[in-house]
Amino acid sequence: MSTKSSPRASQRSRTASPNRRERATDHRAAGAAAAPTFKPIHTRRTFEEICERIREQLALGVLKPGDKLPAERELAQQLGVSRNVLREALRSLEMAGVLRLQKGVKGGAFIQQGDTRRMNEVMRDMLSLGTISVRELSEARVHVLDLVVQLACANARRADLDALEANIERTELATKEGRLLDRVECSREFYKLLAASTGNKVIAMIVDSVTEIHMRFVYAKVASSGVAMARLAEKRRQFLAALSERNVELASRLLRSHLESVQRMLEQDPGAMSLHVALADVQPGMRR
Amino acid sequence: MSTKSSPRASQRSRTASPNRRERATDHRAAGAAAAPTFKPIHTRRTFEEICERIREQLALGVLKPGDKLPAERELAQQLGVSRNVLREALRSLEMAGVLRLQKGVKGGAFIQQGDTRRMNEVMRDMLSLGTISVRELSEARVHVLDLVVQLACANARRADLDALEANIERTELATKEGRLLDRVECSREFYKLLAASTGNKVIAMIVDSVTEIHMRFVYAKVASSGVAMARLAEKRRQFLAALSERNVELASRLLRSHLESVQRMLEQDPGAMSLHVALADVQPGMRR
DNA sequence: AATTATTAAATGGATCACCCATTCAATGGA
DNA sequence: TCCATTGAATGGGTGATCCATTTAATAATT
Repeated sequence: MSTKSSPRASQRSRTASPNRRERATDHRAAGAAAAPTFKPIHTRRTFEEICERIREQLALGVLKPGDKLPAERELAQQLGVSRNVLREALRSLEMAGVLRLQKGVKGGAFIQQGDTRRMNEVMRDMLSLGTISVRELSEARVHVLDLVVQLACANARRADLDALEANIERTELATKEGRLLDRVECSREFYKLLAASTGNKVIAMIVDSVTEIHMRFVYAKVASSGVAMARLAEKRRQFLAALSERNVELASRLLRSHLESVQRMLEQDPGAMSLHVALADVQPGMRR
Repeated sequence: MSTKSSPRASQRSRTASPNRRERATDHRAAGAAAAPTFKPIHTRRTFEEICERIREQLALGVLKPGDKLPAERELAQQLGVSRNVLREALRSLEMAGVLRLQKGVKGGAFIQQGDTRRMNEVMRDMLSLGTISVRELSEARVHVLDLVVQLACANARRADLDALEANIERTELATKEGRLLDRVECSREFYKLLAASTGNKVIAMIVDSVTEIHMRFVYAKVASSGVAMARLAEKRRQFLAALSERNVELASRLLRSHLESVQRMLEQDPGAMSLHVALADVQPGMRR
């Protein structure tokens, strides 16, 4: 308690309340024309207001990635709210991938480059909450991947194909050394690279989100049963060859058939495949 | 400074730190081989831990939609954290659509049915942040809708087709009465219904998210220029007829051609079409 | 007895005033 | 010149306190 002398602007001067919405206590002179009984859905809370305010600045282009917001204490004062409630808003925006908070002097709240992994979390929550089913997810994945193959055949660049080639080599190595779980990780990466080769980040984001979940299941299956897809690298090479030749038909057929065999693998001994096992916590190697 | 007498329980009792993770400083015996210089990405904060803990319960099925979490004061005590930081976590989960907080006795934090609109927000943020471009979004939308037509032809039920029919009637009415912006709202609904008719909520969610953004542009365009797509309802009827006959080729062709003409409409006088105008705030009629 | 006010308790919403740990630039000594 | 020290700024976190809303129990009224 050394700084008892803190020159804290101690007045506070009762400026705290004025910014509160004045409750509009429904003194509706209600008489006259029967104002039909509709109330606003629910009173807007300050943190929502703050989030929206910041998102607005973002949409307007006033705030751009890399920019820094004022320090918490200062921003709170500017907005006329307490630091705690401001932090609730910042937290939400941070979880949304919009901000990154950094400690220390020269720290602060920085606008982020968008984090595409956020969609993964949406999918995961929807699955956890039972809003979507594993079946729907798998089905969507098959269809979207089919689309990806088309686009990749049309748009994949040399660098994309090289990256896929390198990935296959890692897969071969992992297979040779018996590192099954690493191989699953390679698969995850394979689809990520494939998605990226479409040249469309929206598509890529979508594919990544459904693939991330799918791979959790594969991971859980492999980890628990020790089974592994046979001739994986070989199949990948065939697929990549078709892709390189821009042979949509063949590439599409190969991938679809592979997906089906993976699906069969997952579905044998279905009792072991629990949604909870696959979703619960972050597996090693799946870390962000 | 009236309350100088505050009997603040100043002991603080040093119970604050024990719940912190002890950094897990990667003492992994790392197989002797030169542990390369990697540090944990950043220290885990309590609110993240809390969020994860709750999500874990969700994934495990311990918590289900409709369930209520303990009251803030109690839960904070159970977790050994302050109420403030617990609230940061709850806020984040609320924004994520996982929880809903309700005031009053008998209030509390209730697990929600998943809110599929959350993906819209992700897309919006990605666009605001410049992570994805409007072009990518439009392109993805065209491709995904093509897929939707295939699936809808295969899976649409009578009820789905009826809903689309009803939507077209509303569109006709809006056209007749010159309510152009309402007609845009009808369009948004049309695609929502179309997406739903695939029978796959994952696909539907994806389509909704890209369509929601797209419709903001259309809305802004119509609102500012007063132009309107000609023969809209007529085209919709043709499309619906093809869909009803499960004629994928025709339906696909009709939709694609329509999308192209909309695109042309949006692109004329491009100067007026600002990303910011379209994204900033919620337009009337687009309210959730 | 039925209905209507009133009250009280529980709960989320918000604020204040702190303290701590981290970070980094400025400072100062070797 | 280089390295250690210091100190201020900043996010992370705490605990006490008050407010507003909601609901059930209770009392008052008809």
